[in-house]
Amino acid sequence: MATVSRTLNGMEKVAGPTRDHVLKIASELDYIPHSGARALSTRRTDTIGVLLPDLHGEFFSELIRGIDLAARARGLHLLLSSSHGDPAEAAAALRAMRSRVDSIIVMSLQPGGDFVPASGPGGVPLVFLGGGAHHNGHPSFVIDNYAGAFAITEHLASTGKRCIAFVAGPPDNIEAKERLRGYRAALRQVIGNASEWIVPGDFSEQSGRDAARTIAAGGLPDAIFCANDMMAIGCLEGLREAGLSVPGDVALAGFDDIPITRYVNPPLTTAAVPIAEIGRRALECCADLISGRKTSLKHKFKPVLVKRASSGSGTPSPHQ
Amino acid sequence: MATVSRTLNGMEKVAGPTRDHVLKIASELDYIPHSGARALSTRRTDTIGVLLPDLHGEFFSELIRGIDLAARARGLHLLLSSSHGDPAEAAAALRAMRSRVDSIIVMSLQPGGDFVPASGPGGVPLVFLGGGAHHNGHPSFVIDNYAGAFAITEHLASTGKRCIAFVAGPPDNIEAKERLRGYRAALRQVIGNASEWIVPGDFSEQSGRDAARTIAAGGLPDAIFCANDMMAIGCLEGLREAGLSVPGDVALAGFDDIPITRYVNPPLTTAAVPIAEIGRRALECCADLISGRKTSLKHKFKPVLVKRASSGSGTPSPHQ
DNA sequence: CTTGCCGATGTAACCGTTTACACAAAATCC
DNA sequence: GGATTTTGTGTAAACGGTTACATCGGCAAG
Repeated sequence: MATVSRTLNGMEKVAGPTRDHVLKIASELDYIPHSGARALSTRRTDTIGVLLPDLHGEFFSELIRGIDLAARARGLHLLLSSSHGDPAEAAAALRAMRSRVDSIIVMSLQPGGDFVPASGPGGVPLVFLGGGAHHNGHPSFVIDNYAGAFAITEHLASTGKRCIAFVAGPPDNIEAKERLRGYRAALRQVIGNASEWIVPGDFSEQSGRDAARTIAAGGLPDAIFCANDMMAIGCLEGLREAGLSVPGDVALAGFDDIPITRYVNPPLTTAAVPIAEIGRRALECCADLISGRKTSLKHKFKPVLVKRASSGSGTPSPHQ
Repeated sequence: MATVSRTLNGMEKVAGPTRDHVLKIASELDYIPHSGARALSTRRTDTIGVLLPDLHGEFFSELIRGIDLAARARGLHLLLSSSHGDPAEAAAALRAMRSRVDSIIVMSLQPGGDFVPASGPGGVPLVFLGGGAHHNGHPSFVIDNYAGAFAITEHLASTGKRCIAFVAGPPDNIEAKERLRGYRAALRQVIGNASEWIVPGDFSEQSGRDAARTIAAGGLPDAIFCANDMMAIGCLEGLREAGLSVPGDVALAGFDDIPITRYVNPPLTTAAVPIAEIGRRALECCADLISGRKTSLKHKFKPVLVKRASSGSGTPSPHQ
């Protein structure tokens, strides 16, 4: 019994013929160790939990793809759970998950401090995605929204736009707030005396369309910068309905670089976030934590400016 | 010990005060049962495995969303694994998963007969998604590709198009073959003497673009039907590059109704597949199998024709 | 021919639950 | 009021692995 276990695992101290014999029988029986029993005795599950606020859209499928890639490379399994809008529900999901995994990747919309114990529940290490703030000492992976928004605004200004409107995201969303901050800072530093023009939005396509209407009614700016791509797409439609051309009458830019941006007409200038890469790195961070390695607490990813036709730059062809 | 177990589970035969006391202590200790130990003794994991060929694109994120929705409604966890291109790798993943789950949803590109044991490995029930064929007695969920393709072709014919070209999918892909069959049948039955015009493709955007070039060079048909949406989008670009307008010079239709189709210009006529719904139903099928209920073996979903501007019908506005 | 050592294998305790069964106390019956 | 049922709680044996430790040959050294 012990010899079988040793053969199938560590391979330490098992004589050649015995080893072969065990392996032969095991394969004849199509034997597979019971993971629960193994977890019971080793206190490891070889599974990473993934907790997401939602699953809609391309952002999450990219994220999961990155995580999955890294997980399979390390022989780890993935336990997925989503739709955790409010902190209470997320906390419940965290509890339900904790005895089944060795570590958890948590993506939260709000800063996690509120529902997150300083040390993960039941001791499993936690890794945070987004949400900006510090998470009680857990490592976190965040996008440099400020820098991305700054770069977009700067780019628009560099092509001669002086009056740039900003369609904001949800007021309580940290990512949205940072993007607004980047827009403001760029206006001040690059254009100097430019005045802000901020239109409310909520990251949804519809709110982008509404914003376009509001903006068109108020006298056109030189450019519109939407805090995410979905709003930019809605805005594009709204402008078209108002009979305005992009980038002819007004330039347009978004944020995220979701795949759709390449297919709309004109293709959207945006700030590209390496979503899958972040997922991969987050999982590797989990693996490090499990094996007791130290990891840096804050990982910040700077978006890359992608110039496309909607801002009057880039290639006029939709695919560059 | 037994009383604690009874309190936390079945709630049978535990006196009021005892029950309260147990619950109080449990919450004070933030006690959570060890899922491995529980699985060991109950032989249930309350987890469903999900095996996918890939994670790229919106199709899979929708599918997972549907599965997750149903899983959380039933208190089940989800173990996800993807990127199983070839059968051998899928079989390995199946083995790795089987001791950790109560049932597995397998999405395969080829018919599963080859790598799938008649009864799931280790006895866990299997449910198949796509791949068309019979799967050794396991329930399967398939899209009625034939009917969908027939409906699209019929629709194009009904708006007066006589010459309809078809951009095919990979020759060995069952879904693709069925769509081709639907196209052919509709041509025969609806138009009668129409001759087929089949252009090769592989479901990729690029192959759609190439097809457009081929078609434009060969004298324009009245309409082009692409076997999936991504090719239709590529085709649209190819036609635009060739200076042709859709639907003015030629009508265009796709298949799947991925979200992007609403945002391209003109919006794409397509056959809508209820992806999330299929995921939900597949998970419910797993739950039924686990609890020993009988389920029907073949679930077929008929796509819904979505008429948009690319075929000259539908509203000219991109969002209907 | 002992003695000691070492490498390979066997033994048994433990991981944390569930659950059949034993048991005690309380409630019901004649 | 004793026999009998009911009700609630405790005991111990699984579940299927891992691993510290005991055991057992074989071989080298004395």
